[in-house]
Amino acid sequence: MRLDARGSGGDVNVERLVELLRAAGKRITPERVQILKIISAHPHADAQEIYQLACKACPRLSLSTVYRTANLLRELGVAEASGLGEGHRHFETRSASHYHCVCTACGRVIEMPPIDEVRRAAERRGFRVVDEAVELSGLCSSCGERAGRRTKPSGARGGA
Amino acid sequence: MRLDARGSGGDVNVERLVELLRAAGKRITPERVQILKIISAHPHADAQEIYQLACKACPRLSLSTVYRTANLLRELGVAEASGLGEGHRHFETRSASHYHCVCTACGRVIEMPPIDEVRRAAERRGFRVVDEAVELSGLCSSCGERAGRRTKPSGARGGA
DNA sequence: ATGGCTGCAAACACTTTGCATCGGC
DNA sequence: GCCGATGCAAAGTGTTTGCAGCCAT
Repeated sequence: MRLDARGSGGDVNVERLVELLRAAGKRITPERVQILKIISAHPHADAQEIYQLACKACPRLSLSTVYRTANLLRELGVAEASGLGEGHRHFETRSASHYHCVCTACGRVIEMPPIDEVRRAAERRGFRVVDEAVELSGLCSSCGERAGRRTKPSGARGGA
Repeated sequence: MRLDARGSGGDVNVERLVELLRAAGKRITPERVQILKIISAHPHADAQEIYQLACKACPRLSLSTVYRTANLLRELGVAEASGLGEGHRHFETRSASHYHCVCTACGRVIEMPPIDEVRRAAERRGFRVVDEAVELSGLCSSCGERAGRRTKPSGARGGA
């Protein structure tokens, strides 16, 4: 799993989110800042992942706070939940593209650029689009090659 | 919520599913047939809905059977689960388009035709597409008009 | 100092599973 | 008749909530 822009301390995106919290009259706590950092760096994390990562910097953090913060962000419209086909929800920041391919073998998420035609097809039906999510499942290029003509990878659980 | 093609008794689609079960060496029980009917007529139902509807014809039916059958269909590749943004999963038959708009006000699901460009964008990135799901959230035409210039509907819970 | 935020644990909702019985093949 | 399928209830997950204390404002 690719990790990047983590622990830099000066994330522009995090600043933006903090500002949003402040504007909404919410308090800026270390727990929240930490969770915002994680969510910024991992646009497709689930509650457990956020919790585990945030714990490293905030040992007293509790799972409830992760859920509460995630829901708060959802209320503020900066993140949203989506079941990526598994039994639990993943959170993603609204700034990130919602067009992605999820590899059923390694769990990797590949982002795609938005495709106007999708939105237009909806609007043509009188639908007022607020948010769009496109999710293709299949094999990423690595897993696709690996499975080229051999055993079909069936385990989709990405380990810790 | 629109209901159609329900209780006709001679669904072609149901026949097809039954045949699939038989081909897989599974037994054709009244419970399964009933659940298949429901799923055929309601491509976006969740476990509870399937259960309640199926109960009318199969009073002894249990929720476990609904889940077991749904998972069986998933294994056979004819249906799949997807969290439509709520706290639980919805099942949808694979024959149905996976391109839809979900109204956040009334819960209605509007189907759209597949858009080739989406699949191509993924394949251009070396992704081997197995399944595609497009989900736009927003307001359907009715709710959009109703909310035209008034109170923004926020309750997304669709009643029974 | 105040009231929102947190951690903890219990409560909840949804899904899965063990076991005895039933019924499709 | 055999073995898979079912119903029931209990166990498992993932998520939410009540409460007392803490800390950002």
